Amino acid sequence: MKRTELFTKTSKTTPAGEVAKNAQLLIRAGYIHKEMAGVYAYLPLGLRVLENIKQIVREEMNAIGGQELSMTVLQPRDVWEKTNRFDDAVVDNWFKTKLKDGTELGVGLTHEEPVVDALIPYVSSYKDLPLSVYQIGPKFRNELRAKSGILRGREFVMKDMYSFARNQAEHDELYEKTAAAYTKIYDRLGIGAETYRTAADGGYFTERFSDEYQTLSDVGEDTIYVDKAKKLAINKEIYTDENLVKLGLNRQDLVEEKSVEVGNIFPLESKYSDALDLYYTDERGQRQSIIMGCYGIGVSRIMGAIVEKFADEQGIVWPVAIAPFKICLINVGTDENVVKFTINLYKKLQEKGVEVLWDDRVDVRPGEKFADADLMGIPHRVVVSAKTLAQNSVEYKARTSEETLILTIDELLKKIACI
RNA sequence: CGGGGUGUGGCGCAGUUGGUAGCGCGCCGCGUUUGGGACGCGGAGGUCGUCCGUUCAAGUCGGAUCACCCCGACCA
Repeated sequence: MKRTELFTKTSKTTPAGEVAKNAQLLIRAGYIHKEMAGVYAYLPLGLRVLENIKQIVREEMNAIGGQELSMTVLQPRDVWEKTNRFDDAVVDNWFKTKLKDGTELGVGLTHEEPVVDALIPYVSSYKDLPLSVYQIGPKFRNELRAKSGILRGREFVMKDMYSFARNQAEHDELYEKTAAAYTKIYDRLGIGAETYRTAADGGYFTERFSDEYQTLSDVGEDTIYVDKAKKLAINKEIYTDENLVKLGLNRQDLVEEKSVEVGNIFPLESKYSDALDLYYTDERGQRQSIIMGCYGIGVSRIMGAIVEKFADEQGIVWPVAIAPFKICLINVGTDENVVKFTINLYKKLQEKGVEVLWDDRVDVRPGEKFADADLMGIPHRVVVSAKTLAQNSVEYKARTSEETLILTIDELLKKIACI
């Protein structure tokens, strides 16, 4: 894409009223637009990042047999009455609305009940199970106080998967398979090294732990105790000797860290399936309960967490896998040969399928282009100038490095091929 | 929801004892510039969050209200 075709601009000033680094940088660089407290629109650059994250999540969910669907934002009251969760006294962060005739509706904050309800026509035999369905979409939660930019919004993007198993053993298998997929996802997103599977409270209806995926960050709202060697952690909320024994963790191996919850998985047992009358008939004709699991990943929150983790004084630093563009191509000056060379390189990169942003602005000095490339966090910078042209080369610099390299086009292509 | 703070051109801000709004960035035009956010000259752009009140006169004083931010509580 050409920079002159992108309607967003960058800003030198930090927006007043945003304290969170993720929101400050994402707004300055033109990724998001604040609509109101806790509600942000995704502009072209931001949407690209969001879609890249979604795609990685989608691929890994598909790889373990998840079937993608899309549930509705508007939800009928009756399915929620079956689990007594429509009541504000039970779930206090609902957004609710009404039909013209006065019928109360919920605005989706999670989807256990509707998903179970939707499966009723299709699941009745042991032959129909096991089964996992997931969706990636908006969630609405009426938080008393929005804060931390896109880390805690009232409207946010989440992937939620629900698994349905015939018995506990089968559930456990699905659960661990999903846990393994989560590890892959965080690795691919570039935060695997500092993201820990963290034991947490399983909820009031189960004796089991749930698992949170916590990525280390100073701005995190959670405190966890990490065993780096075992790559496991325990949330402060359940940090007791009894639980440490259950988890096989030793106090002296644990380090206290602040972290952001970027996903969680937890066992639901048969709470929702039973409540909504979703059962199956086994081989012997007996009616049986279905064991469920629920698996969330905060897609938009991850975007914010990654900004928080990797940003430096110059701006955002995206991991290559989710960057809106892999390369920022900059021509220095408007010398005819430089421009011609740049256009050819731009076309060649596009032909190779490389997502490239060419800063083709003619009235902007190089320093500003460099500063913008840094602020936007594009992982690779390629500069064409009279100087590089004299060597029939380009200058390459990684966002995370101070070192610049002079490369021929072939060398550049080789370098980005392994990106 | 409790406590604290802030609302003034697109963005960031200043505005004295009340006297009818200014700066920087950005934007438009012309010219000089072109390897780390250039410079000169000339422009455009604001019913000062909203409403009510006090006053000859309100960005400025009083009240209400809305919004935003911070701390706390809350966060399937």
